[in-house]
Amino acid sequence: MLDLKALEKNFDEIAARLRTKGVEEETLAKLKELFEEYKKQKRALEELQAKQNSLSKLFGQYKREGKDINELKRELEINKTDIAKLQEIVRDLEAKLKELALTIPNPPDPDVPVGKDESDNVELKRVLEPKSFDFEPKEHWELGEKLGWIDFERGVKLAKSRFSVLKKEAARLERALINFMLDHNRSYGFEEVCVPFMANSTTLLGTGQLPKFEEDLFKVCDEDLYLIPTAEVPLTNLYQDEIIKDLDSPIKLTAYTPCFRKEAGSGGRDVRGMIRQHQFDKVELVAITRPEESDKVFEEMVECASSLLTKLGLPHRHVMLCTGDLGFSAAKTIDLEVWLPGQGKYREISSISNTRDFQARRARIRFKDGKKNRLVHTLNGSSLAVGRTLIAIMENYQTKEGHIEIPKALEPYL
RNA sequence: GGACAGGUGGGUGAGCUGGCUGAAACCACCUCCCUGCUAAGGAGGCGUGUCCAUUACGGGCACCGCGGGUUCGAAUCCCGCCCUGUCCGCCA
Repeated sequence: MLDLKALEKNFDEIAARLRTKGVEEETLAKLKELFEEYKKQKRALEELQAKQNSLSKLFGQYKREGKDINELKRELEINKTDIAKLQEIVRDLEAKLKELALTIPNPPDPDVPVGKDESDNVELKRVLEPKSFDFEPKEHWELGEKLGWIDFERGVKLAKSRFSVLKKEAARLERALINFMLDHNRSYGFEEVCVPFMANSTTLLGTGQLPKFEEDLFKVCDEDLYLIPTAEVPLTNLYQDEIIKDLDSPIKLTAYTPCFRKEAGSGGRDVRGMIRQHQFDKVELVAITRPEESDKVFEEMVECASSLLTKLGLPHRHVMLCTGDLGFSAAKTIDLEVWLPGQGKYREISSISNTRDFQARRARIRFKDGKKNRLVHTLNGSSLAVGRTLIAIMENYQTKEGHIEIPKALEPYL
């Protein structure tokens, strides 16, 4: 959630930054007004409550002393109804305030390039040259079906479209990649954890998937539970509602989980193949840091994910997302895009974001800084979407005969 | 899923015949004193959020699993939900 006090103080500046993310200034003005009205009414309410408390104390005292309490009682009763009325107003204002505030995205960092959509993203650098093929490289679905590695039909039969089944070497490769990534991340100081694949609504609210993006989530019926769309959700919320005592060095976590997404808004994009599935495996990185350290850790995370691709010999590029393409919770994001020779395109395979204190405020994650409690910064990044990595290996390591070579780095894992 | 017990501050744990309890005590932790040494003793501090004040001291409100209710007043009484423990059932 954005900092309402900051909005009150630096309205113009924050409004300007949020405008680049598509938020109308009117909305923010409304929010600010609501906040001020809420504070005003809340203060009035607290005054009445203070009165009630002190008179109630008197009431007890009078009774003990055997004094007449009728008049006092009448006054208390009147005050009580006043409190109830005001309470109703304050409760209503608070609900409206929350409802609105929780749907406002995180303002972009000032150094994020301003832009409308992905066409305005800025390429930062390329790593590894795409190799040239002396034949027409195929797309992964063609390879996958020919080799019997990917069974799209039966995935659909078992569940629905956008589900698939991995077979043969692909099934083993998927598992090998997960282990390879987790080991790699551990060498970067990320502690491996194993988390639930479902989360409740409070948890989803903490990282920003709720309340605005419920239509992207699979909900468990009759339960306050959702399938996680990313391990960022459980990992970041591990510290929900906590005050971390000793945050001298950042908390760095990594986990493998499947991810579940409805892909509600994706229309007919990437219907073919395994790029966009309702369920996919991902190894995730999450860091919880002091605010001063988040920029440094952000760079580390980008480096950690990028070097994974390099180890696998996969050509890729770093792309800084522009303001318009930034996710809801992110203040800054670098995407890693891997080269897919079959498609002849770079495609997103990792996304590393600094959310600053946006999620920390929602999830109430603080740390002790001397005597004070301050909000942490939270960061998350895919240390590669596993399915897309598999695709990238298939397309980049295919031979003329239609075989797939295995990257050297993976050999110990197979 | 059924039965019973219980959910209090970092921990253990009082309070639960309603007001003097935002909460005893102990432990942990922090500061200081003493101490020539990683001990013992002594003094004090030590929940969260928010608002007001701000030169400083400070003060108000809310929070004793969550949400309602009764009452002038609730950690304390009532209702619902969630969670934990134990026993039973079921099961990887």
